[in-house]
Amino acid sequence: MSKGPTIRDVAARAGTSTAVVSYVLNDGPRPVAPETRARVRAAIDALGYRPNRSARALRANRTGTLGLVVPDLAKPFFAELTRAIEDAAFARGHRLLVGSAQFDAGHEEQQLQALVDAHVDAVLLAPAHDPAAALELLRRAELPHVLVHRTVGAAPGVAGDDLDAGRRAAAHLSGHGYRRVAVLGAAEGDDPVGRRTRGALAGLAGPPDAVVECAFTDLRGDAYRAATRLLAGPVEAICATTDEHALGVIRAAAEAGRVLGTDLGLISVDGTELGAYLGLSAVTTPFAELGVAAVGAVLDGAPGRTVPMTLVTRSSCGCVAPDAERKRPGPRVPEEGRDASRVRRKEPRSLPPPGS
Amino acid sequence: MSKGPTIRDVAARAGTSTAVVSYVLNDGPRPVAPETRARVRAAIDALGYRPNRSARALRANRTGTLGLVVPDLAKPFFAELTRAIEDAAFARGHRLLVGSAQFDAGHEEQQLQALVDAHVDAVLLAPAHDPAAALELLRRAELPHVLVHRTVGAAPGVAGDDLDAGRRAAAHLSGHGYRRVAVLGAAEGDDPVGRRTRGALAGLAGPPDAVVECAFTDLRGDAYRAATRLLAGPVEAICATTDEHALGVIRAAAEAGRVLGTDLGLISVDGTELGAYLGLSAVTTPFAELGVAAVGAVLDGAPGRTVPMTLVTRSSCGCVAPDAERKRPGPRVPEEGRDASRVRRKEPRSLPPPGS
DNA sequence: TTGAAAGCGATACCAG
DNA sequence: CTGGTATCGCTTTCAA
Repeated sequence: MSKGPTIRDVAARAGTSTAVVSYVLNDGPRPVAPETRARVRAAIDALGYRPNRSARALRANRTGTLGLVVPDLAKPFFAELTRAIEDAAFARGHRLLVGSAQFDAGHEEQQLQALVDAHVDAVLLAPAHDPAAALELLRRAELPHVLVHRTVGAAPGVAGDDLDAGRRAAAHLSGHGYRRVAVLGAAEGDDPVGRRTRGALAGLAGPPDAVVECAFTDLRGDAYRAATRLLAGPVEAICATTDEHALGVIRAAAEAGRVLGTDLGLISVDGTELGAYLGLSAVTTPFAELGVAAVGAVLDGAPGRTVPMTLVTRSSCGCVAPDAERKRPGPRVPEEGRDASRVRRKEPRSLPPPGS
Repeated sequence: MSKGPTIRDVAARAGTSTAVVSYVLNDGPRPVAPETRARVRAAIDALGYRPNRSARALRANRTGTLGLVVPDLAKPFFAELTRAIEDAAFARGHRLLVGSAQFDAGHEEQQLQALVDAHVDAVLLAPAHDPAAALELLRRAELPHVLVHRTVGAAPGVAGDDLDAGRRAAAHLSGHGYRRVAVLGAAEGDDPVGRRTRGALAGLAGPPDAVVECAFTDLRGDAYRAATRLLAGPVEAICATTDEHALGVIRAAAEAGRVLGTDLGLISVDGTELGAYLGLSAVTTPFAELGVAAVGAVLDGAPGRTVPMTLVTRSSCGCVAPDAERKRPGPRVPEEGRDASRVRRKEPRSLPPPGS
């Protein structure tokens, strides 16, 4: 019905040409006399004019839209990541097309192709698997892109410092005095879990009690089963390499009647808000910073980079009494160096004897 | 920048006109001879032609894009909802622009305006507050739209049957024999929580032990504090009106050393995958169905409707032994406790018939 | 500084 | 059935 005013209407009302209106709108490429500019501005909001993005996209070859593909939007980590990226994009005046790949390589490729077809200005990809094919697709489309949460080779990427994060998580556990520590992750693999796992192995004060491999698509379930097995043994603490793994451990511990931070030390890497809520200590992803960096990488051509992650201690590792945590939201516990001296589990509660 | 082939290139190679190519592409509006059609098809994939969506959008006034605004993308419920909607949209050949409003009315409006400007074909809105202003905005933009997860007045909406869900959740608790039951929600309010709360009050066999109001923006925290208080008293079971509330209860129960399903009955409404993993019994949202219905509502003009929710029992209400749950994913049946510690609830009765 | 006008690529009318 | 061609709204060159 009311088709909405076009740039011609604005030009007419301002007594000028569409070209000038365009110059005002885009602040270029030609200068406009202040007075003319004012008239145009007045006409614009007198008419309530909104530029037609489709027309602009066709002509200027820019859509003002970014595309993001994540392995699974419903997983807490990727949900938080997506929100951070959407926020960063919105702050830069861009919209975000989101695709969830359901951990399926074929679906991921379809989503990417859809983004290419949609003429997004750039693509952010959190790959579920080896992104080689995806990168090739993006490269052929000559689309600016950046990998998030997973980097590979020389492709631009923004991710946490996973190796360091794993190291610090494990070191923190060692700092508590836990000696029989198991690591849940994957020793191989050039992905976050692999890196964190290797970091954890390096960060432990002694040899690990066990290293358990968990597949990529059912982290929780694998971790749950692994933890259930481990809890039947002498394990004192578990270093999970993602909050998903940690969720599995939390469940297993609950079923085994072990209280986290008291009967079992647990720490992880990711730092989702959900884990936080469950009292999970974790080396935490700075989602907002990561989002800003990723958007900046594609929009400004800023180089990819690894963002530092920070240790946040809560009750699961034993740093804070489970019921005291919420009452003392004060200064966070210091870095690993001082952990052992600061909070040592009071009376290192006796762990269940093996086989009981 | 290799510009990529256009419809003219296809027409040239097929020895026909751009009009005919367009007819083939869109399967209309004019018929095309089978043989010509074949030549066009051949040219299309010989050239690897992809239609320019921006041009199509300008000309046809359709972008093939839907817009969604949710209160907070990082919350598990909305993350799952968003994934379901994205899935439904993708299956219908549409892309999805997502906006997270951060529970802020102003931000929500900005997001909606951005979607209007982006010329999305329709908007799906999960409002955080009274959507009157938002609906007015959408109406003035003459944009097809549908409310999801919250309905109001005559505006088209797709949502779960919240009143019934609350009623069934509470009735299930009563069916277990719990008599001192508290409800966490809000007795007032024309939103899911309000409806579920009123439904719960109606579904209880007797008067509630307590009804606790929880604010909309910090459900978990409010529920946690409320549950902590309640657990100091004689409460036997808690009916949470969302999984967020339930998370607060889960935490409070853990800190109080109460085992869910044994020392405290808990049920909620929402049915997120996360709650499921924590053993939370819940009247569950059929996300996929809801997504399909919502997308259908705006794309086909299908009427809004309420989708039925289904009770899924797990360990938190006492239906399944906490450690048995994972081992038998079959039909859920209440069991007699195998050890005395589970017998805190009165008379383990049978489940209410499904859908009662 | 300003403005007339040439497209961007696809759609669909109207003749043929 | 097929094919010129006007048009969608905006950007930007080129001339004034």
